[in-house]
Amino acid sequence: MTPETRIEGLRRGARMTDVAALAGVSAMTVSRALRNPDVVTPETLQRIQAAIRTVGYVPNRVAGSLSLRRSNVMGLVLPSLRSSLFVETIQGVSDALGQNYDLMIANSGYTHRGEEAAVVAFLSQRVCGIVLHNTRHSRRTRRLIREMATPCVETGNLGADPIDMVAGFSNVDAGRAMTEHLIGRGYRRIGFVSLPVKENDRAADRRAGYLAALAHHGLAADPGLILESPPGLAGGADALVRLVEGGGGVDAAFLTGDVLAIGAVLEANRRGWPVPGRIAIAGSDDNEFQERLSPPLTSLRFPRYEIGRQAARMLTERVLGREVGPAVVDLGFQIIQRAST
Amino acid sequence: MTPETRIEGLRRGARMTDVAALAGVSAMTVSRALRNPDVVTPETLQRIQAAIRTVGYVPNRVAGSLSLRRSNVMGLVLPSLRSSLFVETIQGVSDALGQNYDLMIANSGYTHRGEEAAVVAFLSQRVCGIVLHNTRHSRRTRRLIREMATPCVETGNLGADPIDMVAGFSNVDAGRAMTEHLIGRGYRRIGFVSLPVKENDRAADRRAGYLAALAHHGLAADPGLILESPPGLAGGADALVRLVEGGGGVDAAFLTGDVLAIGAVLEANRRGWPVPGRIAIAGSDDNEFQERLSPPLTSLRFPRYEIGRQAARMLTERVLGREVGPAVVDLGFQIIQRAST
DNA sequence: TTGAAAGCGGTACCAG
DNA sequence: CTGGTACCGCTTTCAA
Repeated sequence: MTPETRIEGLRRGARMTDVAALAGVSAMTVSRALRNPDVVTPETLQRIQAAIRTVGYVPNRVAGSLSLRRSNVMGLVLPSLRSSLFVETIQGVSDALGQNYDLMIANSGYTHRGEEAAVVAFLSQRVCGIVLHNTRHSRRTRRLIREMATPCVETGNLGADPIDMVAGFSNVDAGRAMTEHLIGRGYRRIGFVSLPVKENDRAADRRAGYLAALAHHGLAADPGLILESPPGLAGGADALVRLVEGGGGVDAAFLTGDVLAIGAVLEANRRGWPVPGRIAIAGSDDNEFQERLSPPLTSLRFPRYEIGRQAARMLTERVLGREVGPAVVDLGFQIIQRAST
Repeated sequence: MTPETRIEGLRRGARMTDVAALAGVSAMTVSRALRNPDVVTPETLQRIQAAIRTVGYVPNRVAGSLSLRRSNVMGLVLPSLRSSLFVETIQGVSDALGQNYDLMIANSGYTHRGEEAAVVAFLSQRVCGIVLHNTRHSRRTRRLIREMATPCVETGNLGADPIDMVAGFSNVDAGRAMTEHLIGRGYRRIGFVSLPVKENDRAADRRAGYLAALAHHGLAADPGLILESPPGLAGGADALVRLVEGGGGVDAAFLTGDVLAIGAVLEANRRGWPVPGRIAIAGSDDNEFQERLSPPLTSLRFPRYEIGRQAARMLTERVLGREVGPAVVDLGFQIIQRAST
């Protein structure tokens, strides 16, 4: 590193008054020129713009936000940033926010404590809106957001008693729909594998939907066919083996959560079990890899990108003072039928 | 939505003076109690903490940042948030920042214009540090960051002339190392497939490394074996077919970028071409799926998580005024040898 | 159309 | 250990 490349430690950017002085006007006029150019004489506008360029002025939004008592920053809290699951949502939020808002992201580490910390941090930054993942939150989280009167959208699972607004889909419906789908294709001994349902309302809801569908068709729910699994490809592989070799006469399996279904298909391939000949396999959270598996995987597709967009849109509408339509928006889901079932 | 669930539009949180009044002290004492509790009488500390709880006080960092002339927010600019490639880096940055800093994320949409906009937004927020992806940026981006004297780490490709600091690895070395690896395993007609090298310095660097390795071993570079491909599984599939059916006598292929290599393996499977029997295949950006392919894919592993961590660490050190060691940190890469070569 | 003054909600500095 | 005062940089309000 040569000396020139080292950044001088102290000089911060120019202030609005510097620009004003150079342009021979007051700070107020510069302020107006920036946010309401029409109200300033074209000629002074020119001078101001020139001054801005020569001093390299970058507006200070911290000061602006303090003065306006509102920021242009939205906060997004996710369980983890590591999972590619949430990337779609981030992009959706980011796209819908556009150039007018900035985005802060924090991860909760899947804990209420972590979520609370993130929410407090965002509230301290006086974000103008918060997007929360899922609809289960600590009492303090809910209370804080309400007390600060910060617009909030919960995304993902549709749940009762929203803090403010919700954009997502019903996991009960999703679980039911996929099970109906399997029944409709003639399967009768259908296994259900999910992440542990304790502390996971999505998994619990999907399982509830699965059970509802079975009941609706007069099929008995066999506890031996309802499994919980740790996340990861290996978890899905293990679950598949347990189902097939468990003697329950299973003919189909719906694995939902993480990459469980992919792990199951890969394991079936490894063991030479034909899919769906030996067992049909359905998954969730459709993606390019599931589409390219052999056989391609029947899967639930959740509108994660759209959920992010919708959430951001609801927030910006609210910030602009417009009435947001219904506070709970169901974006639905799709069943993608492929060769694995 | 019942009336009670609607958030009251106006009331913002309590201010520090509210807390002070309730606790019977001055605002300054509250301020101290918050950031330097030891310097306050335990008894008054108690009263202040009680007051904070009863009024539901959440500190206003916007005001704090303005007063301190520095924020606790870091900015991260990525080409896209959609690609799971960058998730690791985000998590690394997030982990290293911990509870003491907040994180803002923006995407450039792969354009200089977009990157500039993101940088200006961050600079407006007076972030205390910026992480930029890669080492190619517009002149204005470079100038702005330097003029605002904002600490900056560029991540990914090691390049010349850093804005400030760099954390990453050498793509030239990576391209060379994988090519050497293939040569070492006895392959001689080695194809190279990447995204278009124009406007993509990583691809260009890896190709340069590939060519250097060939030259070093006295192997001729056959233009027919050097391909560019659009991103996506289909791109990799096409490239593989072009190589194998192109009559160049190819015996190995190094596909680098996006999911090119995965697409190639899946296509080879589909056509019944044994890998590495008919052609050996190597990829980059190792991940769980490459590991689980059949055959498992030999691949370059880049330390994306570590890069994020290191970048954030350099930034926080700089903010704390500590001398950061070398301004350019090479985190290297690994070659993961598997059955596909 | 432009400017002066008074905050926004904290924090540094110095006095007590 | 605690409090008063003067800002931080911008915007609102009200005059000119």
